[in-house]
Amino acid sequence: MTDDAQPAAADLPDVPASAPLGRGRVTLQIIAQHLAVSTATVSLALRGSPLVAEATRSRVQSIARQMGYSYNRSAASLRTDRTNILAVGFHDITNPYFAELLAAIEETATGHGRSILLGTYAENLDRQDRVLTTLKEYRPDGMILCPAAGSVAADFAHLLEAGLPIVQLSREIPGLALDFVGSDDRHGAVLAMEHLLGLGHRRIAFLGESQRISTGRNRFTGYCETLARHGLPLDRAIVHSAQGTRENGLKGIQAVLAAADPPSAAICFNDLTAFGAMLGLRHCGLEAGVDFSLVGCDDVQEAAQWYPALTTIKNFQDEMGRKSAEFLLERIADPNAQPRRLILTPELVVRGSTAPFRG
Amino acid sequence: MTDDAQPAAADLPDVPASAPLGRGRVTLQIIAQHLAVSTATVSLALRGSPLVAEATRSRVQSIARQMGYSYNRSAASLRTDRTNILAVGFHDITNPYFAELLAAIEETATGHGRSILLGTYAENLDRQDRVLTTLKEYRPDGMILCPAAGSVAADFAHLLEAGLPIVQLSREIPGLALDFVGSDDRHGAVLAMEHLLGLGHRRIAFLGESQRISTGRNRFTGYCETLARHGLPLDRAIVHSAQGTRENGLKGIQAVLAAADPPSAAICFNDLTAFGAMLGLRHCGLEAGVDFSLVGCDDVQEAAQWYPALTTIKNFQDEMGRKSAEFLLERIADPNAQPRRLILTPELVVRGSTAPFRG
DNA sequence: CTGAAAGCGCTAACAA
DNA sequence: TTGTTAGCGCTTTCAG
Repeated sequence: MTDDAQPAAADLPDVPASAPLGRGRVTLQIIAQHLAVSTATVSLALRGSPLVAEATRSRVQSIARQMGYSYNRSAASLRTDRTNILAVGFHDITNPYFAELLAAIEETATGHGRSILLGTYAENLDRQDRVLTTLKEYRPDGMILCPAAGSVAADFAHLLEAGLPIVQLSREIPGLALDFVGSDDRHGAVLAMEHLLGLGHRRIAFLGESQRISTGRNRFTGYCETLARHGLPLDRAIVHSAQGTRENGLKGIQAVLAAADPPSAAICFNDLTAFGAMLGLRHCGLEAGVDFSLVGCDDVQEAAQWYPALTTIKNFQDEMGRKSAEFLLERIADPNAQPRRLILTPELVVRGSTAPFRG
Repeated sequence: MTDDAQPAAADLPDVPASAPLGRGRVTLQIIAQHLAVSTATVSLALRGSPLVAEATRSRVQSIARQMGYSYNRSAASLRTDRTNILAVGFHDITNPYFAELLAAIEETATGHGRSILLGTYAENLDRQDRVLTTLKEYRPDGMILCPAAGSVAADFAHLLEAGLPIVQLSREIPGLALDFVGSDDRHGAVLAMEHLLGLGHRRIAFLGESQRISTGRNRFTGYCETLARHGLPLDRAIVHSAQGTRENGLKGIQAVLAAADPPSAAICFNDLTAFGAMLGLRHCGLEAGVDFSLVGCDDVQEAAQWYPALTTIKNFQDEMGRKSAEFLLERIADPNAQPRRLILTPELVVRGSTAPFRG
């Protein structure tokens, strides 16, 4: 709503006739001039400081609105050394597990006046390095990280040295004294195994094994321990090593089914792997929950809707995401506090994809 | 690697004895002093400008690395008025359709040296307004937007007035002369309908109808037009109006099945709705692809893996996401170019959830 | 090829 | 209660 119409700039170039200064946007400076007060007053007024008189505050605020003022966070950040940005580094947001975590983080961040700067790196270490370096250059107040497979502590040294508050989410790098929010993955695998053993299964495959991420190591450990406790052998022929994707679930089940002594059940690294495995079973003329038992891990939204619905280990992505953001906010507030670890206890959700063993 | 050890600050407060200036981070200034050159030279050198001698360039770069220098993008942005940030506003990234779009955008952005600032608003107009205002304050170079249901052109006026380059993705607000990347949704619905009609179905429901988003209007139009072209009546009793979620698919199918003259098939606003509907069918003792035919829309990753696999309309999220980012980059490069529209042609993917009508 | 100097828009002392 | 001033870290003329 500018009162004066824009005069057609005749023959002049697009530099305004009046003052060639500035970028044409309305700044604190402009508002201050307009009101014949100082920029300091405008700054304080806009932020609702009690230091300025109520009258000036409302006068400033209404003028600012009229003039279409927009706060410049780059400028403020330069001055205050805070950006209100939370950086998030994930490997793949197409994976519903990470999408659910991200949604919870975003929700929590927004609720606390923070915004999310996102970077992904597809389990690629070089790319992770580039992405994290770039994210850091935006000077986020903190960072939530789910490290790519094979990461080592040294990969994050430059972030720590810069004093950037970081919380690790879901996956953990050994030897990094950082806040961590995750699940008791070993326990989750034990729950899955005990469920299958209780149903009478003795040949149980593991699909999506990987030693390059903590969740992989812990889940596999739970698997091995439970086998041992029940006096069952660990048979590498029915362990399929791969990243936890839909495609690998399909390949994995076919691989273990081809073993000399095939399994009657499988636990999967995650739900995606289990979904792929279900498909693979059908290719082999088998049906989960009838001829074969399948347990997933995470309980992503679609797990409950599959047919058969997937028996899985619930990992509370919503709470994990929320908590990781809260941890980060607290870490930012108190950089010197002791690092904290929150390990949520997973729960078994029994649905249709598992059934009693039948010779 | 600082040579001099930090002397214990005896009785002094935590202000360093030497110089109370700066924030302790290494800046261009610091590097310049260290090398006895000007900050201008350092700046140029770090960016590999041909203006500086090869020798100084490498000297500066290696020192910068040694000192652990990190480029401060807030500072650069303030100066250059560019952030290399692309803002993305979506309503829900837990929906795989949007997650897939976002992944493609992020990939493209990163490939062009840009980062993604993410905001979500859950189809909530107030929240959309707050989120977009905040995103704008970070001065992104541009914005990719999928407007919340019920948005009107006025909601985005402040962004346009600020001259912020915007491309609309997937959904479109009438009366906004902005770049747009989307699908020919009307045509998609026609494909779905012709498929079902070709299978002999005559009573075909529509699940997830909504007039508050362009995709909803267009898909429903395709549905209505095809009915009309075949001389079939539009029966509101088998049209279920709701947002396209898993839950609403379940409710929707139950609602239309309860009609006096129930349908033998349904087309769904999106795949999520179809997934819910499949579940709902089972609750009613029906099976998609046998007793009932179901067509989804989008072809998200899980669609191919469901049982039965979902017949759906492929919408090429990957290309849409990529193209929207490319459009934005080009729009940023040339703000005055004519707005462009890219409407991808969807394709029918026939899978197991549809079957010939049987009285 | 390099340096000096100004300034982007904001906030935080400190004075008045 | 408000104004003055300096400066965050960078880039960009303009001189040399």
